[in-house]
Parts: sequence; C-alpha cells; structure tokens
Amino acid sequence: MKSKSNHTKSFMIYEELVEKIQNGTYQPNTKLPTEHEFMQQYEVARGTIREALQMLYQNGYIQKIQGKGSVVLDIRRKYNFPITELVSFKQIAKAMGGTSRTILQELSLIKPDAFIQTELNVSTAAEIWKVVRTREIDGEKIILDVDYFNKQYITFLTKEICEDSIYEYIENELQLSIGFAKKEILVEEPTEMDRTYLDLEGFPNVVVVKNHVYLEDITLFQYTESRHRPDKFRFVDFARRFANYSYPNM
Amino acid sequence: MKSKSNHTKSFMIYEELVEKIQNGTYQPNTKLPTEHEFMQQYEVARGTIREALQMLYQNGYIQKIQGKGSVVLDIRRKYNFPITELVSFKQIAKAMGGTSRTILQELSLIKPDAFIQTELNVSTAAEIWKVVRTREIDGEKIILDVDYFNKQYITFLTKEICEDSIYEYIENELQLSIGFAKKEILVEEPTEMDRTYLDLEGFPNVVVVKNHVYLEDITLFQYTESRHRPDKFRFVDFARRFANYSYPNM
DNA sequence: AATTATTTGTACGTATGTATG
DNA sequence: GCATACATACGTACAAATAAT
Repeated sequence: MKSKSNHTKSFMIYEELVEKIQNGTYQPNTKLPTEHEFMQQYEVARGTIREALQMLYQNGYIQKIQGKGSVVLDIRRKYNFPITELVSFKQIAKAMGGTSRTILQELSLIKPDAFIQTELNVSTAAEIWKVVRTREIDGEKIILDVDYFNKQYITFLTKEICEDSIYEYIENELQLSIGFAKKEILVEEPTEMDRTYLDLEGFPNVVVVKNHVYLEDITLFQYTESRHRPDKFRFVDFARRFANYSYPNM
Repeated sequence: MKSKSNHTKSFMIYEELVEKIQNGTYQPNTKLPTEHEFMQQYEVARGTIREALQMLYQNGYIQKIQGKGSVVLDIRRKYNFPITELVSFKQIAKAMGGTSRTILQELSLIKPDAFIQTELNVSTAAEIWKVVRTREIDGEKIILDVDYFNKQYITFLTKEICEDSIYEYIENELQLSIGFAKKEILVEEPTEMDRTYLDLEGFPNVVVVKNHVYLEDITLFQYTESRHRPDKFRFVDFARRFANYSYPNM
C-alpha cells in the first residue's frame, strides 16, 4: 500500500511502529514505550512522536490511556482484513493469501447515460471509461466490479492496466492523489450482468458496494459498483466512539 | 449525540464549526476562513484551530488543500446518515425522521454458552445480560438487535432502559466511556429468531452487523448482532485514502 | 489517606517548508 | 519573484489521570 511521497518524520516513525506491531516486536495488550522514551530514541520533539502515535490510534493499532500509556490492540491481527481504508482489490487479494485472478470483461469509452451523469456529475458531452472486471477467488467468480472513470482526469487506460491495478496506475503513473471516497453498502437483486459474469449459484441477491471516489482537490473522478455474491461478502470496520479528538501537539 | 465531557477549546470550536456547516453558514464548495482568521476570531493559537479543522477533516466535513484553504464538502449533507461512527439506534431513528419504535422481546441474565464465551472472552462462571429488541420503522419490523452485556461492567438493566437507549444509560448513568468498536458486516440465512421477530416477507437472508464494543480502558463489555431485512439495509462509510496524516500542531 | 512521580492531554509560541495564485 | 495559506517540526508550560510511595 503505497501512495504519494510522505517522508515526514512522524509518518516514517508511524510506519516503523506499524511494522514492529505487525512483526510482534510490540505484543498485543502490552504497553509501548512512553512518549519520552520515543523522543530520546528517535531524537525528535514530543509532538512528532505524538503525531505518529495518533496515526496508530486512529487506525486501531493502539489505545491511548491518559496517565498510563499506549496499549497495543490485537483487533487488527484478529481480523486480518483491510479495515475501512481505501484499498484496491490487488491489495485485498494479496492480504487474503488464496489464489485470485482478475478477468477483464469490458473496456470501452462511452457517453454517459442519465444514471452515470448523475453519479459522476457530468454532462452528456463527457467521455467516460467503462471497465467491467470479474474477480475470481479460488476458482469462483464472486465479485463483479463495474467502474466508470471520467476521461477528463483518467485520460488513458489499457487492458494491461485494468488487469493489474488501476489505482497503482493512477497514483504512480498519472501522479494523481486520491483523496477520499464515500462508500455505500446495499443489497440488490442480481442484474442480467451479475448473472452472466458471476457464479451466483442460485443466490437471489447480491451485496453492492457503491463507491464515489474523489481526488485530493475534490474532483469526483470515479464511480464504482462492486457487486458481491452474498455468501462471500465481508466488510470489517473499526469505529471510535468520538474519534476521541485528542490531537498531537504542539 | 453526547458523551463524556469535552470542554477543550479545540473541541468547542469544532462543534461550533459543525453547527455552522450544518445550518448553512458555511456553504458546500466554498472556503472556510483561513486558519489565521480563525485564530483572531477565537483568540487562540494556530495549533488549536488546526486541531478543530483536523476533526472536521477526519469526519468528512471539509477538505484541506495546502496553499489554498479548507473547502466545505457536501458529502455529509447528501447522505444524511450516520457515517462510520458508533451511534445508537435512537440517534439513527432521530436522524431519519420517520416513525420508529423499539419493542423489547427479551431481557434476561444468562450463563454464556460456548459462542458467547468466545465472543465476550469470558468463562462459564460469568453472568451476561441478554437483550433482544425489535426495531420497527414505519410499521415494519426490519431490525432485530441481539445484545450481550458483561454484567461485570453493566451491573444493572431494566425494561425502561432497554426501550430507551442503553448507550445513553451506560455513558450518562453508569459514567462509563465507550472507546471503540469492531464491526463486521455479513449476509446470513435467517434463524428461527429472525423469522419470528422480523417481517421478513420471504427474504431468504438477512444482513448481520456483528459488533464488539470496548470501553476506553480496552475492556470488552458488549457483543451485539444487528440483524437487518436486506431490502432495508444501508451502510454509509467515508474513507480517506491515507487518512492524510497531516496533524495539527505545534 | 495524602503526596509525589510518571505519563498522556491541551495550549501557547516560533521557525521554516511547501503548494497555490 | 512575491504574498498567502496550509504543513511540519521544535520547544515550553501546565493540566489531568494514573501509579507508586
């Protein structure tokens, strides 16, 4: 999972601590070194350490307890699944282990119909890339991804890019920074497309994840529907009660 | 949505800005005042303003763009639904408007079976509150909530509390601070319980949200299954690509 | 039971870097 | 090149919660 360059001290410390939590250097339910110890270890100001710890906190790696210290959580380890982050299928497949394959069913430039005009907020004149891909895991076609990209921002696409990772291409080749996405999870009846491209095995509905994806400058460039066979669908989320807004500092 | 006291300057500023975004004082796709202007307006240090803005950013209210400013997003307004936060049904029902009702089907103290022992990480000796509630919206029973509370932490429950809001009771009466939760969304076949307590109308499966809820001191005190009729299920999530770890400051 | 030390939380101020216009 | 605005980092002080004396 790489993206734009982030060579700040706090981010590098964060990455190092994530690594040490994942490889067991810091064990679940034990305390991390104190902020003061980290200060000396990394020779940075306390605020810098607190930023790194805040990222760990925000992403569910640790719990910070005032007066006590930071405790390593094992939630990530227990559910080794991408938790509420924007990740591509390639990353998920890699994390899950099993054999996976992407089959490109369609790659075309289209004029947006009324639905796509609304979802991508474009006029009839716009040009849109339509990408249809089947995701096969352990020999079963269980996910159908239908993507629509605004050609104004994603100017060029090829079969090879779609079969690898479009996100990697967007961030590394096109040098665009993906900012955020709004996800919506629903259950729908299978469409004709679902029936042809998925191994539905008689399941009477599909779980649909609808995604609007924005760049960092707030331009909406992608609308995606990820259509899952219900028995294979799983979504894991980590939520804090108040995103306990204790922020680093100063 | 209230919880533990948070009277910090940055949090109060955050709340005030949320209010102003929601009531339209700050319009979507326009820029907020600069950090410098906020500094003068609130007579606080820049870091304090940046903390407040960071909370807005993290929760999808604004996008921060270096060199330009902070732009108000309309994602929250478009999907007026609790976005990836720990919220109780009472809050959701209130936000949705329509008529809603909670029916308490069962409230009992039980000894945990093998499944609950695993999910709540307790021994056979523990005592567990079991709460079964039906959620009715516009006259249809579409959600079945099955909660298990560790009596060690939630010592006392009544019919009235369960029919109102257990979360309010936990936070306001018991003065416990809820820390975080791990959610998992799956699709399952209806159980006998689902069939008796839900208006399933022939739907062959239910969407199940499994929830492990922890206090701020990391004690696991609740396991919940929220079982939804699939046609009425909807989950909205806001995700940042890298939770762009720019933190306030210093 | 009261005090002190430790550890995290909030807030202030300053300096410099980087992106935008 | 310059001004503006956000980003990162340093340092200091004190508050609040916890743990140890």
